[in-house]
Amino acid sequence: MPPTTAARPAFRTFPAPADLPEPLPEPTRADLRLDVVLGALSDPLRIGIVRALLLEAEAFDHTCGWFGLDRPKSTLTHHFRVLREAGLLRQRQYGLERRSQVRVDDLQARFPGLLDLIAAWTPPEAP
Amino acid sequence: MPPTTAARPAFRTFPAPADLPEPLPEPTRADLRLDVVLGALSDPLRIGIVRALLLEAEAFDHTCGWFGLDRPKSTLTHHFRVLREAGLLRQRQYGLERRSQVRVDDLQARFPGLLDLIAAWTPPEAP
DNA sequence: CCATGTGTTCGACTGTGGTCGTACAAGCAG
DNA sequence: CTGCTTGTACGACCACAGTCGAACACATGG
Repeated sequence: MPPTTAARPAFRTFPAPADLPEPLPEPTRADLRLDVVLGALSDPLRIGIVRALLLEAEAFDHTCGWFGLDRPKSTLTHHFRVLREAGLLRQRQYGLERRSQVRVDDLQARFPGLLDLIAAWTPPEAP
Repeated sequence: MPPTTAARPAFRTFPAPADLPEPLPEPTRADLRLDVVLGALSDPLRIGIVRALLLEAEAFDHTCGWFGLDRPKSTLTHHFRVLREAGLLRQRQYGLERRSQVRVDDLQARFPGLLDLIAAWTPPEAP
């Protein structure tokens, strides 16, 4: 298939290790709604999480503790669930820990350019 | 200045009639914050307003009543103010009526691709 | 002057979202 | 089993957003 936008810096998608646990419940690609996605991204902490996953991810996916967020665990659970239910993140349970990754393919297909906007975001109050 | 993205379907920007009233207070282009903009677009009614202005605008700008929104006037005032304070709309007072337009240039410069996403949005529950 | 049309401001109600503490569940190490 | 770690679940609190009615401000047309 011909690349529609050839020179774009595609975000890395890592192949699945083939013995993955099932993802937690999430909306289908066809069920993604732009208003819901944008609402999930309207919180600086949440858009920061997605941006960090897009830019600094070196492995397949990451646990909640991988981000340097000094918030109580229940708060993080809340924000990660909002991101997953909006369709931005896919989460899998690896024994003890729950790992998250950005649904790059689905988001590029439904909302082309959105991930580039997220990657270009900068946190407020950062002089 | 060379156009950075040449082949994009640019949204129409209408030249100012030169005797325009001053715009209502709005954030500077440099003060636009992506999280705030996305938060303003997270409401279906509001993203619908911006989309309608992008797609169906045939004149320079439009009054609140131009949209077929059957909500009380105070509700519309609220939503248009949110869009203006987020930096999505520019509003001018023309005697009786207040007209709105999308800040196409500023948004394309700060968040390239965002307007295309908005234009591609479709309202929910529309079978 | 008075009526009409456009839009704001104020106050109120209601629902929801962000934040957090505490308690609890599950996997793993000793 | 006992602890340790990772994360959820539940409930509470507080602030803010969405909604609306009523009253007001303003320009225009009779």
